[in-house]
Amino acid sequence: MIFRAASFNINSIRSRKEMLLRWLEQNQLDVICLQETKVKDEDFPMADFKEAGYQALFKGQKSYNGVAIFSPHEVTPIDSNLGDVAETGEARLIAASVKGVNVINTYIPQGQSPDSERFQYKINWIKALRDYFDSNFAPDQLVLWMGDFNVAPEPIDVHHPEKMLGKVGFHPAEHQALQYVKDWGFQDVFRLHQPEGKQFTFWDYRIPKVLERNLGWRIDHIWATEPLAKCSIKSWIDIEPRYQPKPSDHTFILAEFALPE
Amino acid sequence: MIFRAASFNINSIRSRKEMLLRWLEQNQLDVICLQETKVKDEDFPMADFKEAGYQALFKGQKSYNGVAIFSPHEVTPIDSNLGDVAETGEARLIAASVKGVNVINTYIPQGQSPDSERFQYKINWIKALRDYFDSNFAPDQLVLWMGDFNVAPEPIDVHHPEKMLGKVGFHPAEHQALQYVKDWGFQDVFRLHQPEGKQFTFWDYRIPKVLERNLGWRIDHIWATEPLAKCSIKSWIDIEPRYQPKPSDHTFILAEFALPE
DNA sequence: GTTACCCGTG
DNA sequence: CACGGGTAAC
Repeated sequence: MIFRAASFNINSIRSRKEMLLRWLEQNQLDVICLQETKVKDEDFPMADFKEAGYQALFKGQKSYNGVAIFSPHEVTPIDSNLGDVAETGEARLIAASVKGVNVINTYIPQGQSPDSERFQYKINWIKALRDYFDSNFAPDQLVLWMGDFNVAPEPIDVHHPEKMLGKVGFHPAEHQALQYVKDWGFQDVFRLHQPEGKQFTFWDYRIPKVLERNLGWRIDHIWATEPLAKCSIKSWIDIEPRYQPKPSDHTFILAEFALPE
Repeated sequence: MIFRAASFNINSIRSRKEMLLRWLEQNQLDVICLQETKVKDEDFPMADFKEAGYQALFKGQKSYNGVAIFSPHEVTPIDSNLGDVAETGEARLIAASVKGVNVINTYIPQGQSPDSERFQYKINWIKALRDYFDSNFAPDQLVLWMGDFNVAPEPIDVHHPEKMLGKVGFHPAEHQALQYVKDWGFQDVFRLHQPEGKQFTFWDYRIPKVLERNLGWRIDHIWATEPLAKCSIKSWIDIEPRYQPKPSDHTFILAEFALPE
C-alpha cells in the first residue's frame, strides 16, 4: 500500500489556508503535518478542511506555535505529552496513528541564539524526545517523525557550513542532541533518497536577497524507523506553484512509502 | 492681517504624514491643530515638518490620543493643563499662542456609549474645559478653540437627527456640557459662515456605504471668542485631493480671519 | 527587516 | 469590521 506523507511549517494556517487547500488538491497525501498553525483550537478553521475530505488532530495556542496532523483516513490520537522538561504549555508536539503508522509531528524550538535561555530550552526539548519515543514506541515499529526540527543536521544542509557552524540551527550542541534522538532508531528519509546537498526548506529572510542567492537551510525533516525507512520509495521538496512566496516561507517536504500489507 | 487656521483628526501622524505635508503645501496655514497623532513625543516625526518650514508643539502618548499644533510662525506654549477631572495622562489638550491668538487644541473623549464609564468621563472632561478657559483666558481675548470635539452640536450636524438623538456624539448630556463651555464665550465659526446643514467632517465606517449615503457627523470644530469670531471671513471643509480616503478618515476644517493689526 | 497576532478604538 | 500601533518571533 502506497503511503504518502508531508510536513510543512505553515506560519499561520489562517493566512495560508487557501494555498494549503490548493496544494492538498494537487498532492494526494495520506498524512500531512503542519507546524506554526498559530491559532487557538477554538479558532482552527476545520470546516474548510473537513469539506476537502480531511480529518485532523490539532493542538494550538494563542499567537505562537501550534501543530496539526491531517489525513483523509482515520486519525487516531496517541500520546502527545513530552513530559517534565518540555511541557511548558507550548503546542509543539502532536502524535497520531494513521493507517497503522505512528506519526509524530514536532515543532522544535528555534533557539534564538546559542547563548540564550531559549537555546538551552531547545536542547533539553530535543533530548526529551528520546524519552518520549522510548516510553511510547519501539524502533521496530512503523514510526514516522516529521516536522520543523529547526536544525540542519549535516554540512550539506546549510549553504556555508564553515561560516554557519556554531550558529543557531547548525550548532554542535544541537547536532549532538538530535543525534542522540536519532540513535534511538531513526533514519533521515529525505537524505536517503537525495544524497546531494544544498536542498533547502527554509531561507532566513533577514539576509538580503536570500532566495536569489539560495542561502537556505534544510531544517524540515521526515525521519523514520528502520522498518518504515526501508520501504520508502522517494522523498522530495515541493511548493504550491500559484502561491506568491514570502521570504519567511518554508517549503513542503514529502516522502512516499510502500507499506507492507 | 490674514490668519488662517485648520483642524484635522489625523489618526496617526506617521501613517498620514505624507498626505498632511502635501496638503500643507497646497494650503498656506498660520496654524494647524492635529488630533490622534498616536505617537510618543520621542517618535514624533518633527524633522519632516521642520524641513517644510513648520514649528510644532506636541503632546503624545503610546498608541492613543496625542495632539499637536503646527505653525510657520512662532509657537509659544501656554498652559495645557486641564486639572483634576481630566488629567488622567491622556494627551488630549494642547495650547499655544500664535501671532497673538490663543489656540487651544482638544481631542475630546469619544465616549463609547451613553451608559458607559467613558461617557461620564467625556461629560466631565468637557465641563472641565470651562474652568480651564476661566483660569487661563478671558472672553474678550482672541481665543481660538479647535479640535475633534466628538459632538455634533445641532440637528443639522447629523444625518438623521431624530434617529441619532441619544446616541453618543448627539446626546443631550453632551449638548448640555458643550453649551456650558460655549456660554463662556464661544461662537461656532464654521456655522457662522455655513448656515446650511449636512456638512460633515466624519463618517462612521461601521455603517455600510456610509460615504455614498453621506451618513456623516460634524464633530470637528473651530470655535472662537466674540472679538475673534467677528473678524472671521470664511470657514470650510477640505480634503487632500490625491489621498485615497479610508473609511475612518476625518476631513480638514478651516477658517480664515482678518486680525486687527 | 518582515510577518502575523493581539489589542483598543471608532 | 477595519485600522493603527505594539509585540514577539524568526
